[in-house]
Amino acid sequence: MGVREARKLARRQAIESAGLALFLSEGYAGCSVEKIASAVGIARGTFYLYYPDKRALFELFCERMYGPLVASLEGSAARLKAAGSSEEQRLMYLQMSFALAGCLEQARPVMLLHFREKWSAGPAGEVVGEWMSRIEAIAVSILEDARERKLVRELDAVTVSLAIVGAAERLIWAWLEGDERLDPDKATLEVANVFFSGIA
Amino acid sequence: MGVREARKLARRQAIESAGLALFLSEGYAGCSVEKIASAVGIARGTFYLYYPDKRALFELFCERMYGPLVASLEGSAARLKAAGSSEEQRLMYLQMSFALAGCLEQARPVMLLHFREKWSAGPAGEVVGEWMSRIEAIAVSILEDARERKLVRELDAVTVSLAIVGAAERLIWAWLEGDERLDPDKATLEVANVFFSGIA
Amino acid sequence: MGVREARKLARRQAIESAGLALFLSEGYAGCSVEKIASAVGIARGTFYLYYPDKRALFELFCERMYGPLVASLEGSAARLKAAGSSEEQRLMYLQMSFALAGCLEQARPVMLLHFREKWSAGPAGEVVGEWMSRIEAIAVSILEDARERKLVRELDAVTVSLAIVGAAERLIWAWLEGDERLDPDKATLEVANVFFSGIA
Amino acid sequence: MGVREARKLARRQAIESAGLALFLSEGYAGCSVEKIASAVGIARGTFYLYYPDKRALFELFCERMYGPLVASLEGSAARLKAAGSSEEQRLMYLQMSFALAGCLEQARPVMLLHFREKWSAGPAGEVVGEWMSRIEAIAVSILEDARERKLVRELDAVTVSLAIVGAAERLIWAWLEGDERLDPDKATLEVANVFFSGIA
DNA sequence: AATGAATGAGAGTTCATTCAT
DNA sequence: AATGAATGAACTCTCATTCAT
Repeated sequence: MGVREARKLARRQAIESAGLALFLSEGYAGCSVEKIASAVGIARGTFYLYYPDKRALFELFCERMYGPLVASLEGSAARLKAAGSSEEQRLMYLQMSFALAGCLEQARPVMLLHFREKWSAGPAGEVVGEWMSRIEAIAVSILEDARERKLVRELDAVTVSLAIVGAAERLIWAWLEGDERLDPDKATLEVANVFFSGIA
Repeated sequence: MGVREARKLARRQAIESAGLALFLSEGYAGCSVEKIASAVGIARGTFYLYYPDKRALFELFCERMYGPLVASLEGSAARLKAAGSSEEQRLMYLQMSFALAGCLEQARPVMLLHFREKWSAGPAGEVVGEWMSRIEAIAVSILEDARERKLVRELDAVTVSLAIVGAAERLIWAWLEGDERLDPDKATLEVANVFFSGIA
Repeated sequence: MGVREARKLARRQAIESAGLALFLSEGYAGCSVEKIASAVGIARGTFYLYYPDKRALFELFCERMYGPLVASLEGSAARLKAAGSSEEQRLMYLQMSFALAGCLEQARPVMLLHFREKWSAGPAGEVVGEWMSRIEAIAVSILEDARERKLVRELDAVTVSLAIVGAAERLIWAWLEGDERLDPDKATLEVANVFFSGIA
Repeated sequence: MGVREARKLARRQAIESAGLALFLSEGYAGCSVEKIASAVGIARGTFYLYYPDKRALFELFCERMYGPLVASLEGSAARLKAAGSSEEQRLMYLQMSFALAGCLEQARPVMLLHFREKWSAGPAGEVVGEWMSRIEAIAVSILEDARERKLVRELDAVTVSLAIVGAAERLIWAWLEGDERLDPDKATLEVANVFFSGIA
C-alpha cells in the first residue's frame, strides 16, 4: 500500500472515530459536519471527499452495527428450523441469546446510535428503521417456525416476536448505560427463562 | 361563552391538532413553529399567544399522554400490594393490562410522540425521559412487591420490569402503527400470559 | 370631578409611574408596551387610549424633566444679563448653580432617563437631543453675554459653555448614581469655583 | 499574499467599514447583522465567518478606540507623578492635552461610538462601561497625585476628575460632530486653561 | 488532494401597533 | 372605555453543502 493510500485510510478512520463519538454524544442532528471536521483537524470540505454526505457516514455505522447481528440472527433462524425436540429448541434459544450477546458486545461502542436515532425524524431515523424491519422479520420467522413445529404452544408469532425484540432492546439499553442494577450474564438467562417459562 | 372565548378555544384546538400532527410526522425538532402556524392558518407570532414556546406545546401532549397512565399504574400498584393469593395477583395483572390498554386507547393519537422523542437529544427527549423514569419506577415497585410476597418466583425485579416495559412499548408501537398482523385484544392477553407463564 | 375623570386620572398616573420605572430600569427600547401595561394591570390596547404611542410617554417625561430646567436657565440668563459687576456676576453664577440644583433635585427620579437615552439611536435619542440643543443654546448665550461685558476674560463662549454643560452632566450622573465619593453640596460649590477660578 | 488572503482581508475591512458606519448611524441595537451584510454585499451567514457575533465587531472598535487612549493616559499619569514644580505640572497638563488630542484625532472615525453606546442597555453599553471605568480611574489617580504634591490647590479629586472627563467628553462630541462654532486647536488650550486658571 | 469562504434558508422568539369585540 | 387576539417583520445565529482556489 502506497503512502497515499495509507494516509487516506488513516484519515478515513479518524473521521469515523470522531464522527461516531459525536453522533453518540450529540445525536445525528445535533452534530454538524463542521464539528466532525474540526475534531479530526481537517477542513469542512475535506469531509466530502471521503463521504458523499453526513448521512453516508451514519449508514456506515449502521452497516457495522446491524450487519453482523442480522447475519447471526439469520444463522440462528436456519439452525432453529433444523432443530428437532423442544429440548433442543430450548438449547438453541440459549445459544442464540449468547450469539446475539456476542454481537452486541462487539457492537457495544456503536450500539447507542440505535437508540438515539431509532425514532428521530430525519435521515438517521429512516436508516435505522430499515434495519429494524429486517431484524424483526427474522424474529417473526423464527417464532413462526417454532410454533408450526409445536415446539412452543399456540401463540401469536408476530405479537410475541415484537415483544421479544422490544424486551431485548430495553435490556440492551440498560446494559449500554451500565445500569448498576443489571448483571449482564444473569440478565441474558433471566430473559430467556422469562420468555420460555414465564414469571410464575 | 362569548364569541372571543369560543374563537380562542377553537384556535387553541386547531394549534394543538396541527402541532400534534406535525410533531408526529416530522418530529419535535423537524417541525418548526412556522410550519405549525401556517398549517393552522395563523401568523407565526400568534402561536406565542397560546403557548409560551414550542416546548410548552410538547409538554402539554406529554401531560395528557403520560398523566393518566401514571395515575392508572399507581392505582394498580396499590391494588396489587393488597392482593393475597397468586391467583388474585394473576387476575390483577390482567386487570392492570386492561386498565393500561384503556389509557392507551385514550392516548392513542398522542402515543407515537413517546416513541419519536424518547431518544431525541433536545427538549423533547428531556421531557419524555422524566415521565419514563416515573413509569419504570412504578413497574419495578410492582414487581418487587410481588416477589417479596412470593407471588412470583425468585427473579431479578429490575431486569424483568425493564423487559416488561420494553415489551409493552414495542407492542404499543406496533398497535399504533396499525400493524395488521396484530390483534389488540388478543395481544393484551398474549403478553400477560407470556410474562406469567412463558412461551413454553 | 366625576368618578370617570378621577379613574382616568388615576390610571394615567399609574401608567406614568410604571412607565417611568421601566424606562429607567430597562431603557426605552428594552421596555415593551406589554411590560408597562401588565405592570399597571391593564391591557396592552388600553395603553393606547391614554397615549398615542410609546414615544409620547417618553416625551411627557422629558417635558417634566427638561421643562423647569430650561425655564430656570432662561430666568438665570435674563438676570445675568442684568448683572453689573464681576462680583455680582460671580454671585449669580452661584445662584444659578443652586437654582439648577433645585430643579435637578425635583427631577431626580426622572433624571437618569437623560443619560440612558441621550445617545440612543431610536425615538428616545431624538427627543433628548432636541431638549439638549435648547439647553446648550442658553448656556452659550449666558457666557457670551458675560464675555461681552468683560465680566469674564476673553474666551471661546461655545467651547466653554459646552465644557460646562458636559462637566455638569457628568457630575449629575455621579450624583444620581449615589456615588459615595461625591458630596452634592460641596460638589456644586467646587464646580462653580473650578470654572470661575480654575484648579490652580 | 495569496489571492484568498487578500480577498479575506479586503472583505474584513469592508465589513468593519460598513459595520462602523452603521453602528454610528443607527446605533448598535438599531443595526442588524443583515444591514451590515447587505451593505457589504455578502450573505448574512458570511458575517459570522469573520466575527463570532455582532458584539465581537463592536468590541474590536472599542479596543481600537480606547486602547491607545488608555495607554497614553497611563503614560501621562506616570510622567505627571514625576513632575516637580507647579509650572512643570502645568506644562505636562498641556502635553497630556495634546497627547490625548492626538489619540482622539486617530480615533476620530470611531469616537462617536463612545457616545452612542455609553448609556445603552445591551452588550454595547457593557463594553463601553468597562473601558470608561479604566479611564476614569486613571483621571482620578492623576489628580489625587497632583493634590498630594500641592501642585494644585486643595480640591475634591473625584469631583474635579469627573468634571474634567465630562467636559472633555462633551467637547470631543462637539468636535466629532464638526460643530462649526468650535476651533479644535483653540479648544484644547482653552479647556486646559479653564481648568487650570478658571474663567475669571 | 485539500481547503475554507460563501451561501441562504431556516430556526425560535419578540414587539409596536391595530381593531373587532 | 377597555380588551387582548392578531399581525408580520424584525432580530441573532446555525448549518449542510458547493466550489473556486
